[in-house]
Amino acid sequence: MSRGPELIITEKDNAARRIADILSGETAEAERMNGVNVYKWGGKRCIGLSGHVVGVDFPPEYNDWRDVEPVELIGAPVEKHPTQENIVAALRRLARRAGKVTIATDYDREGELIGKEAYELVRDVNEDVPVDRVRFSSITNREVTEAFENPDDLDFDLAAAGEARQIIDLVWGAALTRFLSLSARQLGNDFISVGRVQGPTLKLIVDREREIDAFDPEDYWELFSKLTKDADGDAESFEAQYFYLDDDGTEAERIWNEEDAEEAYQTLLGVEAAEVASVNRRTRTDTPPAPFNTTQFIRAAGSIGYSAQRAMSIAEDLYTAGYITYPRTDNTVYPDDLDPRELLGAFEGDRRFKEDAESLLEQEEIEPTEGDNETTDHPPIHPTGELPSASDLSDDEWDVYELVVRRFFATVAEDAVWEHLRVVAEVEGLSLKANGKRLLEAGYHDVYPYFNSTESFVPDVEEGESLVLSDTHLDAKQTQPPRRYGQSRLIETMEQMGIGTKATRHDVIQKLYDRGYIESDPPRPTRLARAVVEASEDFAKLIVSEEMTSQLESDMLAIARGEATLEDVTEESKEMLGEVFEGLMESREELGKQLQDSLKADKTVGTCPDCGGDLVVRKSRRGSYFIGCDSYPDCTHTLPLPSTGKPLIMEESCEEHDLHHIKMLAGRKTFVHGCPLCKAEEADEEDDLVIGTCPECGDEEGGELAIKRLRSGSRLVGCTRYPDCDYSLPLPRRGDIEVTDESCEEHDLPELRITYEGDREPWELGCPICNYREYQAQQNGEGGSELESISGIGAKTAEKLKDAGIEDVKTLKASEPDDIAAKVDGVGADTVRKWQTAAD
DNA sequence: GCAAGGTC
Repeated sequence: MSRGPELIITEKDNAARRIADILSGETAEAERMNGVNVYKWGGKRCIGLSGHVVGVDFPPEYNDWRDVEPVELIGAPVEKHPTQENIVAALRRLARRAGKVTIATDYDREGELIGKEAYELVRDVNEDVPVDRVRFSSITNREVTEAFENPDDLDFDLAAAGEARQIIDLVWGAALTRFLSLSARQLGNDFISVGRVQGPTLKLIVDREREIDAFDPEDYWELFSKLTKDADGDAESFEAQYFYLDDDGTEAERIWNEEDAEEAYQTLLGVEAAEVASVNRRTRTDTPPAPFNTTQFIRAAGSIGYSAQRAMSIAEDLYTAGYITYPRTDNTVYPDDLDPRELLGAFEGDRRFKEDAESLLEQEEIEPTEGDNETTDHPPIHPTGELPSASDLSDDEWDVYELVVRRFFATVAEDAVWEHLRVVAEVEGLSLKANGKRLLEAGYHDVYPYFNSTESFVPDVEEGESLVLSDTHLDAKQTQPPRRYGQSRLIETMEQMGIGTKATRHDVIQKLYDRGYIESDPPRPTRLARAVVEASEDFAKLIVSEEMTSQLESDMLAIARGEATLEDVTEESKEMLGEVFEGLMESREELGKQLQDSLKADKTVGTCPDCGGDLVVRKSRRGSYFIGCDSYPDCTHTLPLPSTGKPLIMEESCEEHDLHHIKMLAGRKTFVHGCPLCKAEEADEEDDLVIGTCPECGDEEGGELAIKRLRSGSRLVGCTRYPDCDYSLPLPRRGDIEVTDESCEEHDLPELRITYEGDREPWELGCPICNYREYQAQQNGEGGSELESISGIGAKTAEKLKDAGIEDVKTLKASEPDDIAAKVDGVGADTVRKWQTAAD
């Protein structure tokens, strides 16, 4: 049998291209197969997958949520099927004629599994081809060349460990998700999900909210004075704070008793000087931060205003463009072959970084910092040394790119040195202290301005020196509840707990938003989230516990070591899930009701003033939100909501109407709408100017057409019975609307005029219905008559003019207005004059 | 339509 070409399989296209370049000495050429890049040189082919190209799922007969009892999923078979058809097809084609296959997926557990998936696809079409596995921790000439010189075998045990995780996650996640959704009758888009990672993450947020709810603030006082050193006429002042030693002998600033606070305050008010009792000076070195892994990168990007999602998405783009290394990594130790001097050199040629790069290169020795985590998958995130030109990046991309560059700079920069100066002064047995901070050596802060390096001033004083005491003030304060987790804190905590991965943690948080479990930023849990966590705590504790992951990790380790099998581990896990279901099924009804009640509470704005029912946020058929009574159709009370954004019910409520305030979430355009009833009343008073009868429901329901201003600022002519009737006509965004005395005889509506500030001529918009028809005709390209281009002439009027022998604008302008008025029904001479001016 | 994990 003749040996076919060697096939190399990587985890992603990017890696395929770089490996092909290295192995071929940059001679590899890319060709497309099924829309997938294949790199080709000599007798070799290299193809990149897209992570997992096959996925696990239940057979199709288990697809219907209502037909299959969730508990049945525990015993259901789990199948693998291709999820990336085109890649799988290309891989099969290449594998069929390959003489040798080398798996070069990422060097981690999931990479081993992805490698095994590729192996199985290869085996399906080619039973005998030898398959090797190569491992390297960064795609550099040396590592890749060495790896290909010393190929190894696939580690099937390690891959099986990954498969066990897939199966356990699917079975627990799907069975419990379906159970909760069915018991609360939440099918379709609004299903209720739980899983091994989202569960504990959600519990983290809910637990913090419970602490906040249970928090009982305590009063305390803090006491401050100004101390002034009179240095030869140059007065130097600083603020000092009163402190005392508590029962344990530790220093305390907070005074918990009002009388004590008042007494100390009065004492200080009565004195004019204090004596310096001690001066302590020490220097502290402030070492530069470690290289970026994903979590620390997200945290730093968060501090300059980027959400976790956004930061990762920008990093992904910068990586694809070749400016930074792979953004999904746990590693905080640069690989040996990263030469900091060489990389710094790349920035010497760039105006924006030149100065900093040069100053760093002047150091005699460059020793990059290291973090605690050293892994084999990818290097820490750092710039590649390929520089974008100014126009290549958007502002946001530049911000993030600069952050990555400067973080690299910081990791090869020198320590900073601070001088701390602590002064204690005493008067009448009371102690005051002040802490000064001065940056002696800026070190890495010079190249990495993202950390706070603010100094606080305390002058040089000596023991025994007398200082002027003034401006004493006593501040009454309260202890604060614990703070909610921000997105980056959440991701850091998940990392510490060992749940999720560098590539998924930010997605998990996004998922919690999408599922209606959390709202706002920092995230706040909904009632539904509390109910789901409570239900899980009662019946399926494991799914909201981080122990499920640590247990799984140790099971996976056992499989990888060959001490346990995939079957052992998955069977045991399924047994546990079976026990969980016994408790769940007993309490199905009760549990479903609790979930439903919370869902309702999440939507409830307050009590209906008409019938005492609940006012809830609803979605109209057109997809817009409004507030309606829960006892509809018996009660039809409604309140409008702005058309932009998704409504969020705030904690705060309106004193007058006792309705919760509403915030409209719309990214950067998010705004607080306030009390929906107050808003509706304001809108009724100020803006709704009735101009006629609604053509859609006026006869039957008495709806009227009014000029309305929406909270978004746009205006329209709409029915007063909205949202029961949603007849509406658009109005221009700019200009003031004026209602003229003229009216359209066809539609019995006043003609409108739009006036503008400054010199701009007003626009005679005419009857809003005619105007809209005209606009639609233009949009549909129906053209109609040329006359319809004149505002105020709709299709019908144009038709009538045509009948009277006026077919175009020219004839209209040449005709006598009175003549036309006489010939055309329902058209006055004044109207014709207006058309004539409009035609100019 | 479920999970979590890759990648885009």
